[in-house]
Amino acid sequence: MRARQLEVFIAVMRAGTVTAAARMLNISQPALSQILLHTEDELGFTLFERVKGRLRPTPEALEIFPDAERLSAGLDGLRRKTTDLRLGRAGLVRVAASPPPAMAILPRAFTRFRAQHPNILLRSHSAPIAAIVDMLRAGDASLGVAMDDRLPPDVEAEVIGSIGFACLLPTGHALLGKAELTLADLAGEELISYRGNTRPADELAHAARAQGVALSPSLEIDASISAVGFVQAGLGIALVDALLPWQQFAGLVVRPLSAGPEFPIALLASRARALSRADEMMRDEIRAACAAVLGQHAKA
Amino acid sequence: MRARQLEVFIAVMRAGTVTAAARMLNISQPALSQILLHTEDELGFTLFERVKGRLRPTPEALEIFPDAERLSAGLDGLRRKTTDLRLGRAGLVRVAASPPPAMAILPRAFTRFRAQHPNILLRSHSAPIAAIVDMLRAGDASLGVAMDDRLPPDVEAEVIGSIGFACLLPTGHALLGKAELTLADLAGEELISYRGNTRPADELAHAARAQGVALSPSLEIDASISAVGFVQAGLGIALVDALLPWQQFAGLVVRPLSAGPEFPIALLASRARALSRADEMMRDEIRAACAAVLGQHAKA
DNA sequence: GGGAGCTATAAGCTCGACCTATGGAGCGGT
DNA sequence: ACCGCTCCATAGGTCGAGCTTATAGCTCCC
Repeated sequence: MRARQLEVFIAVMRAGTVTAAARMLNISQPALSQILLHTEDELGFTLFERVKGRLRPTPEALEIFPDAERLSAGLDGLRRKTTDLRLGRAGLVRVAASPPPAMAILPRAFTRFRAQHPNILLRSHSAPIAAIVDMLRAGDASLGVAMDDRLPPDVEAEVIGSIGFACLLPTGHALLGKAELTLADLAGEELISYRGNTRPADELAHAARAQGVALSPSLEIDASISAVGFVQAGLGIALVDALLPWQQFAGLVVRPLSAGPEFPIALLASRARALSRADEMMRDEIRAACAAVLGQHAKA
Repeated sequence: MRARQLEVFIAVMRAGTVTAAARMLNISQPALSQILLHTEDELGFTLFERVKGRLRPTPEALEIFPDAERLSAGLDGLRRKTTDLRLGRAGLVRVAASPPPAMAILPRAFTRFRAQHPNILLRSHSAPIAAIVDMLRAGDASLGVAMDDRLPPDVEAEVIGSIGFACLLPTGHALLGKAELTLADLAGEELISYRGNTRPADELAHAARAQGVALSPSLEIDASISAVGFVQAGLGIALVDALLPWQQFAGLVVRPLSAGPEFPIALLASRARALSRADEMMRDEIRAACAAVLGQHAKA
């Protein structure tokens, strides 16, 4: 039984006559009549009794009608789903990102994406870089955003921008008078920064050495956002990425670090998996959102 | 999306390559390749990424695969149903049941049904519970009878009675003197019963523990009816459901087990499928037959 | 470099699905 | 009885889906 035969059978059952069923399906009456007769021939039993030029469903027709209706509805549903997929109106986009881009870039990207594709489910995972790579490999996320571009060969990394460092000062700190800080300003201060053997820690150390300054954090953190509480408690000055919207935290003041190293901002995807159309549209939005956020930073 | 395209898509997803899928469907590789390409053209998005001469499903393909499988299985079920209908003039009622109800309940239900509806074909399938569930899902049976009421959510289970355990003794056994046995009587005997990690085995073990008796079958069986041969051979005492008409087997004697657990007797149907009128009439007959059989047990 | 294994393309066939035009049966009104 | 209306079936022809065999191109492995 072909899908078309199913539709014709259902239309005749619902409409009661061949002519009305043909109108329902927007085809000619003889065409529908042919399909119906041919279907009965293939099935080996009649679906309708012809009595005085009219049709009456046989018990066999009544028997298979519920199944036919259910299947036909399922096929219609699948057709709708595929057209939604073609237009990028259905699906699920999962993005894994480290906390800074997750808080600074994804909200803007998701807002614009949602405005254009309200029926696509969005999911954001905030995770450290190693977890992001694992999720991309496992297919638990199709896109990633991280502040590192040195990644395993099976992960494709596209650098979409870069951002410098910021200094987070407790309120009332002596250095607040300066609008911009340098590494030299920080010599001798209690420092909160990334733990050793990570990329930002190495770059900071390298830059400090180049400028003849000795820096050694007295409090090491893993994710920049965890610095907030320590700075608020007056434990020192945090030297972290400038991407996170630090201004929104009370009890600390932000000052950019001049002449410091830069973080790359990378858009990640697994080379082993293809992106869906929805993923690709989200990727475009993330690129645009990143550019917009960096533009705001440059202006400020 | 035509039915054939659905089949081709599923075959390629399952087989992994076009060539293997073509073998599965018994058509040539170019034919299947054409259908697949044409399907992608019609859908407007690609289902498989061609990389190094191999296929890899896109996220869209993964998204629609479950629906496609469900629909295709439904179509297959309908095709089977129509061929069944061709052979049976006025309808067909198919009941899948585990062996005990199939032998104890269905004969009576079928007898009364046949008397009232002589033109409806009847078919009984004796099968283990997992196969019954599969048949209900696929539409290969519309009703099921099993001795378990813990079933998947897409299967409707109506408990229509319950039955205890019976002990099957070899002729000449010492315990024959008792008209009724308890779990304590069986301690130390060679036992034949359900294998571990099945529901009846667990319930027996639980009841034995509650009564302070240690029971451990030395011969494990899957379906109770297979105990007959072992008891006849003198391998021990079987502890099985009391529903099967054990009396009709020569070479063994039945004694009820008192204070033991009970099996539920459940009438099953797929929630996803409507019952035909004939199915509903058969369901009524099965309920009545079950009540009658259980009534005989109570009297005896 | 050559063979094995895979996918895609080409040319040609059959048949299902559609069209328009027409035949023929039942039914009610005059 | 005849006419007109409504309904289903048949005839003849077009188009495309689905299939075949033959063949070409790509990748991997020995």
